[in-house]
Amino acid sequence: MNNAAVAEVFENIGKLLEVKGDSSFKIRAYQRVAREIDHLPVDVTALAEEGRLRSIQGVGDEIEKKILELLETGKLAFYEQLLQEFPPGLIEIMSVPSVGPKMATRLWKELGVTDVTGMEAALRDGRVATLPRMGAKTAENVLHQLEAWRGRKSERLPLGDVRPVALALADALSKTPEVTHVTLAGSIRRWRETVKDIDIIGASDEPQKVTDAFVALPEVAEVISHGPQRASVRLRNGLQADLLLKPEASFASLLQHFTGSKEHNVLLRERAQRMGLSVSEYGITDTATGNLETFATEEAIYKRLGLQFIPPELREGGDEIQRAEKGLIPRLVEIADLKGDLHAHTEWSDGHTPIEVMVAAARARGYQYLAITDHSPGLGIARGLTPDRLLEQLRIIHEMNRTFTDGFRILTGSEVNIKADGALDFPDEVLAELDVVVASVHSAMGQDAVKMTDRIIRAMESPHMDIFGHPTTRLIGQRDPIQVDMEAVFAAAKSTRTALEVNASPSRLDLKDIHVRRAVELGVMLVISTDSHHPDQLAQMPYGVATARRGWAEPVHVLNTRPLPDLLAYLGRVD
DNA sequence: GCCGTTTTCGGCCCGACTGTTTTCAGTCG
Repeated sequence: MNNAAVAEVFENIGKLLEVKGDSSFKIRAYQRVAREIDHLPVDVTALAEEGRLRSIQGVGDEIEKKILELLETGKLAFYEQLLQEFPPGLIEIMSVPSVGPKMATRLWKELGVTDVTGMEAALRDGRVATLPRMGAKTAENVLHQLEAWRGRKSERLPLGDVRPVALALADALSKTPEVTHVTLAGSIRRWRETVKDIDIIGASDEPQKVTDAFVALPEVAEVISHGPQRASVRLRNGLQADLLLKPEASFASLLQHFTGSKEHNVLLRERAQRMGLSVSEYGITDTATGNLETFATEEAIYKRLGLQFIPPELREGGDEIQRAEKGLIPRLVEIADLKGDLHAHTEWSDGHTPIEVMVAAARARGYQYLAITDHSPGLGIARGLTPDRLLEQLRIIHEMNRTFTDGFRILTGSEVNIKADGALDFPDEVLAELDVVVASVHSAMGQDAVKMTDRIIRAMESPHMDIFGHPTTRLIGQRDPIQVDMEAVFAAAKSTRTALEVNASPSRLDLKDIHVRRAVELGVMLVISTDSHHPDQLAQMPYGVATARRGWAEPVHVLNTRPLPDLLAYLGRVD
C-alpha cells in the first residue's frame, strides 16, 4: 500500500466523521495525518518496519495502530465499519464546492440522496429548494457549483500555467486608485507545484471600491461572492480568484494570513494561544487586555511569537514552526546564489536557437558558465547527436571559449539517454571528452521498480555520469513518475557522487520538493537546471530555486552555486 | 485523537460572506 492510498483512507475517515458529527478536533487529527503521510518523502511502509511511525507529526497511539493494521492486512476495520454506515457516494457529494457535511447528511436522510447523480436530480426537480432552511437560491447555487465541478478536469493546475495569469490579474487590479500593495499570496507565493486558485491581497481604506473594480475586470466570467472586504470570482479560463483587503496597518498580517498554508496558520495560532495571544489577519491581540498590535513586516510578526522568520516556501504546516522556535531555519538557496546553468539545448538537437544565442542569454543573466547538453543519438525524436556531430560541436565550443575575456566558460556536455539496461548512450571515450554529463531516462519508462532502480544505479556507477536529469520523469498533470526506489537512488547518488537535478521547467519540477528535502537530509548533492530549449526559458530558474527552497536546500547543497573553478574541481575537470 | 516553557487532562485558529433567517448556521479560506 503506497502513501497516497494510506492518506486517502484517513482523509475519508475524516470526511465520514464529519457527517457523523464527531468531534471537530478528532476530525482534524485524522485529516492532519492524511496530509502528513501524503507529503512524506519516504515510504510509510518503510517507516512502519523501522517502528518510526510516531515520528510522523500528529501520529499517536491510536492512529499508529490503525496505520499498522492497514499496512499488514490491507484493510482497516474501523474504516470498513464507518463505510457501512453511510452510502458510498456521500464522500463524492461533499467534494462539490458549497456542499459540506451538514448539507450532505440532510440530502441523504431527508431526500434519500446517495450519490452526485441523485443530488443533481433532487436539485433540478425542486426537492432541495423545498427543504426547511434551504431555498431556491441555495439549490440554484449548488447546481451551478456541481456543473462547474464536473467541467473541471482536475482540481489543481500547474503553477507555471497559473502564475503568469495571476501576475496579469494583479497588475490590472493595481491600476485601481483606491488600492496599494497589490500582492499575490496563497500557494502561488509559497510556490507550490500546483495551485487551486489565485489569491490576491491589497491595502485599502476604501475596500468596497476595490472589490467592485475587481469583480468588474474583463477577465471575470462570474462572481461567486462579493463583500466589502473580500470577493471571489471565476475567471474566463475557469480558475477561481480571491481578493482580500485590509487597511494599510494590517497589511503584513493580511499577507501572513493569506499566504497560509491553512495548516501552518492553525499551528501558528495554537502556539500564539499558549502565549496568551490571538493571531488574525488584523494583527496580534493580547487575550488578557484585548489590545491589538499591528506589524510593519512579516518578520516582526514571527518575532513577536518568538520565532525565526519562516520563508513562505516552508509554510506547509509540517515541522517548520518547531524548527523556527529553535533557530533552525537555514539560509535557503536564492536565485542570486546560482553561478550558472548546467542543462541547456540548442538547435543542434531539439532546441530552437544556435549555441551563441543561448550563451548570450546566459551571460546576460550574469552567469559564469553554461553547459550545452544536447541529446544523445538514441533520442531520435529530439534529433540526438551522433558521436561525430558531438565532437564537431566540442571543437566549435572550444573555439568560442577562447573568445571570452571575462572568464565565462561554455561547458561541453550532453544529455545522455540511460538505456533500458542502464548503459549510457555514448561510448566511454566520447563521454570522457565532456565537461559535464547529464544522464536521463527517456525510454522504457514503464519498467517495474526493481528493473528501473537497477538500471539507474548501473548508470550512476559509470565514471562519466555527473548529473541525474529530471530523476522521476514526471510531467505535472500529464505523466506519472517512473516506478523507482528513491531511497536506493539517493544512496547510490551519494556513494557515486552523482548530483540529482532539480529540473526547473514548470511542467517538471523534478526532483519535487519532498524529494529535495530527503536528498538534503542524506547529504546528496543537487543541481538546479532549467533544461532550456530556448533562451527565454533560462528565466524559469526561479521555479527550480523555489522547489529547492521548499525542500530546505541551502547554497551548500547545490552544485551550481559554486564558482567555475570549484565546479570544475568537483566534476574532476581541471583546466 | 493529539499534545505539553502553565497541563498526562483540558484544551484544541480566526474571520468573511451567503441564504434564510428575525439572530445564526453552514461553508470556505
